[in-house]
Amino acid sequence: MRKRKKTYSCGLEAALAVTGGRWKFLILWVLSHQGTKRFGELRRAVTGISEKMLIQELKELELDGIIGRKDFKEVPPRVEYSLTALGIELGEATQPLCDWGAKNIERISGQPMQVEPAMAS
Amino acid sequence: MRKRKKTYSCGLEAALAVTGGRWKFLILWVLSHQGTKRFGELRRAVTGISEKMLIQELKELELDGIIGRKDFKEVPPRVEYSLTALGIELGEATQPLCDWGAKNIERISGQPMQVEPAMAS
DNA sequence: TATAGTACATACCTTTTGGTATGTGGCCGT
DNA sequence: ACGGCCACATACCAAAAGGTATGTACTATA
Repeated sequence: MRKRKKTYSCGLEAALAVTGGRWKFLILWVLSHQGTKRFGELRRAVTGISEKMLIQELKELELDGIIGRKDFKEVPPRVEYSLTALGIELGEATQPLCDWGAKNIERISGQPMQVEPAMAS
Repeated sequence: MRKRKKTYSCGLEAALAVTGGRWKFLILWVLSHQGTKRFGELRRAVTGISEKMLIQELKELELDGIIGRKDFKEVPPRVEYSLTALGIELGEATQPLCDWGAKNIERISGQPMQVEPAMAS
């Protein structure tokens, strides 16, 4: 079972309980901007993530009702992941943060932002 | 020295490089909603944080230009932390996420949200 | 027969994160 | 003289996060 705090000091803390970790925001970003994806597609889209992490994060996001999982019961396996209504809202709430990052990253990293092929639309 | 990725796949990844970790968003939240605070006030305002973490996160946020530090050179020590212009923008960009969390947390945690005294405005 | 693709699961290990405890400097109150 | 206050610093340890390597079941392809 997952252990989760029972009370939160503010909405932000609650949101972070769902989106915490290094990868969840990025998975969300891909599903939000590129729509439904298969497991293998996600692995290629989220640059640098390992299979173990992807499995784990997808499972947690599903438990939290952020994404939906559709298993086609085919061989070879075919599974599709997409955002739920709740996930779509979360993606939208994340957009300003994304914009802030895009605007200010040069100032922060001292490096111009570069879009890697895998993540480019 | 801090090690930081040189390139980011999207603005979100860049923003997370600055706001990552368990506490930075919460420190930001306090400074954004409650204004300038001294070290000790912050420690009491951010429920559960240890001194070590607070020192560390404040230092990183300062290096990233999110917060400003004013040392009054008094004895006993008196230091004030506040958001820079960049930090204020970041706080605003975070607001939708905060709102999303406040709206949906019951659905997610199965528990009604509770505002603890220390964090209540 | 052998290999590759698909969506996982799992054991094992390293790295990162975070907490506790303790120390420091200098002034102030007792 | 002694402890307390304040804003740190730092050593040490525990826990969590995350990576690598390997295995599984089944089919299709060479």
